[in-house]
Amino acid sequence: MNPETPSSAERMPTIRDIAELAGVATSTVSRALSNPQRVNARTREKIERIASELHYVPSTQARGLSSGRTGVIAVLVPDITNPFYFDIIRGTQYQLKASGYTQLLVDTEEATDVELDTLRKLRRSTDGVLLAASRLTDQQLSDAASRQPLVTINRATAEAPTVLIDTPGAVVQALEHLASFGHRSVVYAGGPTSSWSNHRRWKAIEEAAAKRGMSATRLGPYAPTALSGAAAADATLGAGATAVIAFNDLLAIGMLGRFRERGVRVPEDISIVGCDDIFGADFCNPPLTTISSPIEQAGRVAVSMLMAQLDPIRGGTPRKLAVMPTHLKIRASTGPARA
Amino acid sequence: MNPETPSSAERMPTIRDIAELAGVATSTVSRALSNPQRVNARTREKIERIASELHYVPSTQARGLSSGRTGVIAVLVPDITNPFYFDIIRGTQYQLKASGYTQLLVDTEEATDVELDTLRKLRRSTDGVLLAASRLTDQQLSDAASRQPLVTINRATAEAPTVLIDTPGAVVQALEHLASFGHRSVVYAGGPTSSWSNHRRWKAIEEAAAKRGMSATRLGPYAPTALSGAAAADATLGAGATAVIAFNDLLAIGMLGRFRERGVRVPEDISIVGCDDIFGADFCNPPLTTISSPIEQAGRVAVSMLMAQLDPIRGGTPRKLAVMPTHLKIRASTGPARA
DNA sequence: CAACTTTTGGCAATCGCTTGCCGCCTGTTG
DNA sequence: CAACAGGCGGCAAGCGATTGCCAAAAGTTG
Repeated sequence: MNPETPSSAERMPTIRDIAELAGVATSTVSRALSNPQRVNARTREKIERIASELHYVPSTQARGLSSGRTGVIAVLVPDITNPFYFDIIRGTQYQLKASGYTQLLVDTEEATDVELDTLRKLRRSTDGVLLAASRLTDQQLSDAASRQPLVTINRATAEAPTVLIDTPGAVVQALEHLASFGHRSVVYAGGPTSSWSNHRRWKAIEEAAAKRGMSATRLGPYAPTALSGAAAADATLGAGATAVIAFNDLLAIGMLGRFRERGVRVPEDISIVGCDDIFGADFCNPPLTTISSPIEQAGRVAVSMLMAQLDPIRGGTPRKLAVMPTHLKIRASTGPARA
Repeated sequence: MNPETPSSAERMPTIRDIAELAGVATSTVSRALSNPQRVNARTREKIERIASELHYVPSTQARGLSSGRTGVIAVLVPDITNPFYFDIIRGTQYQLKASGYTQLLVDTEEATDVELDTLRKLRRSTDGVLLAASRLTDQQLSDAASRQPLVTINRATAEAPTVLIDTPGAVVQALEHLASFGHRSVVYAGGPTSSWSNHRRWKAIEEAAAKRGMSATRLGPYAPTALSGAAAADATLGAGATAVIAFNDLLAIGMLGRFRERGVRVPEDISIVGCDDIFGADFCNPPLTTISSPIEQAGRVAVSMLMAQLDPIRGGTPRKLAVMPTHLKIRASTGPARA
């Protein structure tokens, strides 16, 4: 069966090799290695010694096959190249490693069907899934959650534990900030229609604006990339706005570039507020006023919620919802409204 | 054995279920699904129909165990949060998916021992490894290459196929560019000592500078992060340089910030050239003149070289070395030397 | 139509590890 | 000293696929 491994390499040691050398049964080796307190200390030490001498590495395949656990957690993000997810990925990577899991990163390409398909395939080969900014419908999401342990990030569901970033909270701050600069109306450069947080942000803006007598206009949808920034910038200019809040920093940075191209000064002619405080928001020109949140921590929290779900005993009370705090980071892209 | 899966979920279908429904043996199902031309068309269609009705998903675990192939390729990068690797990751992700492989992303934390340890563990559970900017010694690297299919990126080895980015080539361009602006000496803000490309870049600079009668000074080592930029900037100022080439853009961007803090104007007081042309290099302030290369493509090429290694028959001539072209992207961070 | 080659599908042995169940050997207890 | 409880280790049955080997069926050929 096992064909000669491409890269030569002598056969890797198995628990059987260890068992033979130690003069015990394979079951004892297995237990010594993955259930230490189940075997006598002397036996265990001997087995451990032999195992390390042989450079033994357990086969995750075999282990998974017989135990039903894979030790793998998948992290699904809509777009690997979006720096926002970098921070999430970093957080999950870190925390998963600490919990002894391996991270499987998948880019779902902002596509619902890729996401759905991936989820289905992963059901077999992972112990759980972290779903960042899912593009699924509520129905699809709850189906998925019923089939496999799941935690969502930036997407609320009743069925699965969720980590939310309290952007709406900070939106209020952003509006106050803008109002204090004399802005009376604000434009929202919207993100993808299928994005749940896009709706959420717009709702928050609309509501907060109404509450303080400002007017709010929604533009878009725009793809959440720097490239789409040009279109968003032009539309914003067309709307005659003095202040704009962008769906995310990527879009905002793109808009910044377009404004510069067109000779529109920021913040003198127009103020712009981003969202996420990604890598780059602090050194673009001008540095972006944005809604900042502990994204990396969100990733870590999501992992711990998933761990709790996987092991309800040790995991303690499985929290169903975590909301990460946000705050407005004021930099140089916002200023007084022009008269 | 198989304990009740945490998230309820009825047992997943296996080839056995399909075999029963189709009235054939499991071996036939297996063949129909993974070796289609081996079974009669009618039988195959029937099996495929049943499989899809059952929402059958093969167990990668079981498949891997018996076939010896896992369908997983690991990608090791020193630091997930470095945008340079984003592009590589994106390239590998894309190409691996196209080749039917799953990408396992691992952050080795710029640490040799983590890298070594990961490599060892991965030997069992992956079909091959893509090693970006390895921190291993030549010896360790050749050991690793002899044990598992491997392709290195940005690190030359005799033992494994390699994808190199021709930074030295562009360094010459950078020096010419600087010389044309009247710069007579240049400082190199160096990267990590264990980085092979760091040595390579310095050598190229030293040599190219000598050839055109410029003087070159090396500073550092600095961690390849924006944070270390401050120290690098101060040292550069201390060295009285008029032009500096940074190990990478991250460092360069950090230096930009520090220069601004200290009231040093770029490029009037000092010119700075980065390396990699990462996300952000085009919109920082001022936009960074940098050495640009098709990083994402490097990732794709690396994957195809690995594929060729895994399947020498279909793979064609296994190229041992690919060099990605580079060019100097001139933006606003370089200008005439101050008199 | 016999002899022979292909196709096609089944049998059963793995792959490496986990785990339920059982029995032996101690040490403890009444 | 008999009875019993635990600790410790072994047996063997899987987990879900793949695949070498073989035989039956179907197709070819002279």
